[in-house]
Amino acid sequence: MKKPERVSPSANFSVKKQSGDSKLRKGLWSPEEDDKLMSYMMNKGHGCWSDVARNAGLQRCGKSCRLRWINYLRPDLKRGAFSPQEEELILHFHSLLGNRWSQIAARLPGRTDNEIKNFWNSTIKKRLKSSSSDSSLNVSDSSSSDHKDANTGRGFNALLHEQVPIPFLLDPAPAVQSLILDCMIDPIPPLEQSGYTIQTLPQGKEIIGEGTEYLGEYGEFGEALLVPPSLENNLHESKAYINNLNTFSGNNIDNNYDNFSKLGSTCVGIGVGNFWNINNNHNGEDTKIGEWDLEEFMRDVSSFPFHDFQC
DNA sequence: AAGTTGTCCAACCGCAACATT
DNA sequence: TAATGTTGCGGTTGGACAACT
Repeated sequence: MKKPERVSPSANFSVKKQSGDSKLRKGLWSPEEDDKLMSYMMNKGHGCWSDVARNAGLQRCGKSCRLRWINYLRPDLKRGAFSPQEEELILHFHSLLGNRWSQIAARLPGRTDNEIKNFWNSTIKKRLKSSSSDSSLNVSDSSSSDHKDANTGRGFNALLHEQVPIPFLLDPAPAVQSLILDCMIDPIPPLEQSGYTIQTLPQGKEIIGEGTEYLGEYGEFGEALLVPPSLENNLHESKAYINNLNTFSGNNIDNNYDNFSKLGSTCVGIGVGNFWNINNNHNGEDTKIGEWDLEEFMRDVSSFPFHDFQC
């Protein structure tokens, strides 16, 4: 190990001399700096991060302020250890997206890319390594998986269109795998061309994040749109309502979520994540997930224009 | 008890993409 | 169009602390 440069949270910050006269702090943030940044952000919000650093009276570069805010101070951050459901989601999304930590983080509300990356590098990678050494499961580490054979043939690497294993999925048919991927990878396509299926949000599922995702009691993850109470229990009307939204832009979803918050509503979920299951049913039993089963889903999506879809 | 090694995670670095001038 | 600034990302490092010898 390199000889550590002494950096304490309360004193002895290392200082970087910039091209100008200003000296910038580096290293761990002190509580005082956190307070300054937090109160500045709460009052003004961030515009240009260099201005934030300057105006908040911090001897930090904008980049450092941005990082501190995103990874630590942001009020919507979840604290504490990852739940088993979150672990499964990370595994799932990593098998789809590889080391695209920011995209994975975007699907795990309250978690940061850094947090997920650290978690992956410390915990999951190790666990997968040991599990792969004593089983035939071929785990995917995107840093190398792009070049691996797909021994199990489970799942796809969406970006390379190459099969890589997703060992914790319930083994959906190839067409369903493809559908899942098409729905998971941004950008979200328009509803009618996408293969999204609309379902009422079953009991036991809850909206998480900013109203665009939900996590079911079985760990399944999906995107949800919300419809007015008047459309409650009417899937047809709900679908029409959602189709009338011009796009799935964040604004529309957010506005929709605002309405939901005020009025209360039936939730209409897009069935992105309803087809895989952390309980990992490999026993040939029904692949029922929550209120929905695979057969029903296959009927629902049979009309979608998917390339390799076969019923 | 003291020294060494391993682990975790906050923070930094370099780069690329994008925006602005 | 080029130069410059800003933002965001993934990889890597450094330091605190725990576990081990």
